[in-house]
Amino acid sequence: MALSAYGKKKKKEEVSIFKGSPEDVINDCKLLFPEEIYKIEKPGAYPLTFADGEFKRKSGPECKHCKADPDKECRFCSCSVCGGKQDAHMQLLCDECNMAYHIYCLDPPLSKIPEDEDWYCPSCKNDASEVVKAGEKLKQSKKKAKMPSASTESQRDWGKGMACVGRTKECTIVPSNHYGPIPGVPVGTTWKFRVQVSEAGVHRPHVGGIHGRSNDGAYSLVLAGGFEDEVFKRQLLYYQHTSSESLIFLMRLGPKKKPQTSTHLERALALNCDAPLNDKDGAESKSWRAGKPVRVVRSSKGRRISKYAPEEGNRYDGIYKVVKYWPEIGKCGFLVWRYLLRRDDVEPAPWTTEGLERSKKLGLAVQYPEGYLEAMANKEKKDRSKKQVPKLKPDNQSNVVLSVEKEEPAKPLKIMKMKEGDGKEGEAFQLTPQQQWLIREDCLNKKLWDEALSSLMEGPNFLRKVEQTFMCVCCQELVYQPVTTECLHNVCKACLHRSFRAEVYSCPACRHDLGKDYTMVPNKILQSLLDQFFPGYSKGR
DNA sequence: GGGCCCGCAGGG
DNA sequence: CCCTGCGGGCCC
Repeated sequence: MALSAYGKKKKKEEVSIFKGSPEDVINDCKLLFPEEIYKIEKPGAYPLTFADGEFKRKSGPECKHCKADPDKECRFCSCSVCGGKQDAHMQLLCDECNMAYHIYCLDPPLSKIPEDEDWYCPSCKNDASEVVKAGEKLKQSKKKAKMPSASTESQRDWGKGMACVGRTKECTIVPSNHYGPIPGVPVGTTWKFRVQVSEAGVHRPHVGGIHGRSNDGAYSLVLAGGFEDEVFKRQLLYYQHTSSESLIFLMRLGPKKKPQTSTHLERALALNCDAPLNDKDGAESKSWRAGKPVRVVRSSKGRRISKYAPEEGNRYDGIYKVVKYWPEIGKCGFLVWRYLLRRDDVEPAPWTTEGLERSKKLGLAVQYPEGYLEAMANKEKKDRSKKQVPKLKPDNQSNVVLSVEKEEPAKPLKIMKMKEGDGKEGEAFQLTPQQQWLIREDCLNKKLWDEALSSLMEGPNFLRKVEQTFMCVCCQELVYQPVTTECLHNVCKACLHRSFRAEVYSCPACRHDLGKDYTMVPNKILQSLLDQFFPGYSKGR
């Protein structure tokens, strides 16, 4: 720490000339420059330097900017914030850049001169969180400084959503260059976001369709749809043509790159094939199963072109092998590498009957990041209360509506633990924590859920009960995109629409008048639960 | 609904 | 250190 030239002296190297301790210097300064002196001596003209154990005035005007005019404000030789030359004894000098700051011009302002030896101004000060402590990894402050956010003054709210988050966990049970399945991750496991897939270790790149190394091979692929052949949106074009047992993976070099040279990712995937690498003509394996295994993840974004893509999120579909790869000249004259991959996994593919059963048995449902659904539900609540003031009925309805708005303390659902058995009949139906939470959250249907939950002990019968409880009175099927009415009935949105089109504006279940302008908001929580209990039931509706 | 743009993680 | 990528959310 140092005071301005008009206060205390500074500059480490100069101080080091002094034979005493820094405290001595400070004390000396206090004696030498009591406050009164500053008032008499106009600051600015001839700054002091400290050398050979004593203070000396530099001759001539120091500041080029204000020509040491004592009446001129100057942010170079005086306070960098206000430019004022007053209160020199309250001006701190930065030990890095040597600029002066009034203690009261700082943000937050200081009430007195700090006692620390060193002081750094806001622009030179290192963030304490950036300081690398012993044993810690180096932090990337330089990198951050280069990031757009450091220079742009964009006030954009990124929503604290999933757009810009990093991993919170990392898969450590296998190395990042691990081939084959990730232990504990069954085929059919589905994650909402790519970050989660990365966290699970199934496909590590945050963005990017191939994970591989050019001198080793490819570990995993994400099939996320792609662009039509003619479209030149990106450097690489991925396109998948799938059948249940095999798929063709396409990579094309963008127009800016020279044809013939393959990127490291193309090379990586080629290395998986059980054949000597040939990046000119391609190659075919002698025994395809002997190739290196590739984990394949299908994303819901691929639905447009593949019927095997999941409805939501990213699903691990198992191990594939590269049967062969070959270059082709595409329609537009660019080189396209095609890879024929074939499934080679003992676990059934998720879309087969066998696979569906297995997923059901394992209770596989789309996994969301921790707190994600809660956040979404809260957001929805807010949006809804902003958009639509709930119609309050004068009588008994009011507390029902209130129960949506009121935050109820989370009570654990009573789940009866069943006897430790081998998982056969007689076992109670097990709800995942997420399902429990969703049920609690679906407060409009509390009564109905209570009723259904009473069948939990009856194992598979529970699902039948749920199906019964949430049957749409119109179509006599499990409700799809259910609208939970103010009279607490669940009807498919489409069915309700049909009724309204026929100019019937009442609840199909109880004839309660909903009003012509009733807004049909599907109950997403209920939908999510039903999707979990009856995977795929909404298909084709 | 499509662009924009920040961010991370990975390989070289 | 550099560059890049079939993310994802917000704004227009």
